[in-house]
Amino acid sequence: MRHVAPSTVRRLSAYLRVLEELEGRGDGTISSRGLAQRAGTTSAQVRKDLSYFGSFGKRGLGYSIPELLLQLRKILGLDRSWGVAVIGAGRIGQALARYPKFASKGFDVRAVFDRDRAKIGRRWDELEVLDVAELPRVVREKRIEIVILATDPDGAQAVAERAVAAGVRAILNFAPVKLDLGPEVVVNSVNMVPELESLSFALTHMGAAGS
Amino acid sequence: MRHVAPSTVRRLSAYLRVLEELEGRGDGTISSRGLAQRAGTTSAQVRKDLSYFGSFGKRGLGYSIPELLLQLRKILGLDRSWGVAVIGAGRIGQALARYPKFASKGFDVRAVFDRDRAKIGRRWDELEVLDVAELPRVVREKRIEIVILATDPDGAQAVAERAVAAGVRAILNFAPVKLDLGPEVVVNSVNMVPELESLSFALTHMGAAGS
DNA sequence: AGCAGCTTGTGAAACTTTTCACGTATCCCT
DNA sequence: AGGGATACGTGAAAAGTTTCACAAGCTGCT
Repeated sequence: MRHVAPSTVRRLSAYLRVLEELEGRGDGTISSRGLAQRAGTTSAQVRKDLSYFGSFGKRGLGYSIPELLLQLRKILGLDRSWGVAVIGAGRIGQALARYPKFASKGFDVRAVFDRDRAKIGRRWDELEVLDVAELPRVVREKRIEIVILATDPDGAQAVAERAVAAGVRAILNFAPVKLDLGPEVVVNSVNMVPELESLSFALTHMGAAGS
Repeated sequence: MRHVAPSTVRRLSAYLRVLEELEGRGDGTISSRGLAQRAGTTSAQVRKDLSYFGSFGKRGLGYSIPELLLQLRKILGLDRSWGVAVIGAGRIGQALARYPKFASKGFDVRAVFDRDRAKIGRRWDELEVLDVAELPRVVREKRIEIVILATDPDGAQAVAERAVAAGVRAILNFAPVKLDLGPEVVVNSVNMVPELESLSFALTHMGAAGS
């Protein structure tokens, strides 16, 4: 397996979602074209993406849905469960911590933290909001590997550093700051405002342009 | 202005955020290098990105911060305010509807909709959750141009179509489905699960890889 | 005024990602 | 069993994006 583009990984997720939806109905097999249409890309792209990892299809037939599901889950590292913590118990943190899709994909939210006394101790379903001071202990005890960061921008860098020091290896960052962390941590940022701004840009500069 | 890459637009947003942060302190000017460092890119990239839209810097000096702010806001279409509605009053919809950064950037959330009787009528701050049946009327009356879609996947396509029929021109989609809408609508999708999955992929396949 | 030191704006080169196109394998039907 | 249709896997071409490198221009100092 040689170098794989980030855009390829994103598409693998999309294929996985499509396949999971298809699994319910009895269809045993799907072509690269069928998969492409449902995932919003092209058949050549699908085949190329998969070819980085092996040969999963049968010529003339397509891909076996259960088989490809299995393979994609393995490729994406979803054949196991991941220990996740959410830092920041505001509205966004709460929405993420309780997002049902995460658990069903093996992202097991085991803890929520905040620094605000008013929020510490609140309960959401099974989860209790903990004092962020307990982060190191909880990361160790609950084997937290991934942190979802949903704090305000000012605290973000410092708390991210502490999470990494405690053993966290990946961060999904919703705080609008650029995090500066060593190359041993994987960081992925989601910013709401730029998403809206790119819509604003598109509306401003053209008749339109799709998807 | 010739064709501009989507990645360029994203970076323009990042530059804007950096400049807004810098505006507070008295620094009147910044170099492409300074801007690049704070935004997480390179000086050549900054200059190239800006060059699509004009020549805003002074050789030997850099860019005037207030001037570049003005220009970037104009380029991104932020020199006005946008009428926004949120569809889906679940936890994610609520978090987005009340996200303070939107309003401060000119994205004015003027309505929230849901189809669930139990949620219709609830009040959040100034906003009341409306029946999605009222979408067409409200879109017209409140001049809604952008919809933030935060429903479950099954309703999403249908309600998006209705929004477009009512006059909405852009959609920020948080529902995990591929929306199929005409080319006259701009669609931008944010998916939480693939973001986590790409972290899982990275953790599974390497020592690490940054940012 | 002239020089030194920066920093922009931009073609061209390098690199990355997507699309093309075709050899090859498999299935189905008669 | 053979022929036709289908669809994968993959090098090579095309398209798109980033980086390089340098001429041109601005500022401030002597």
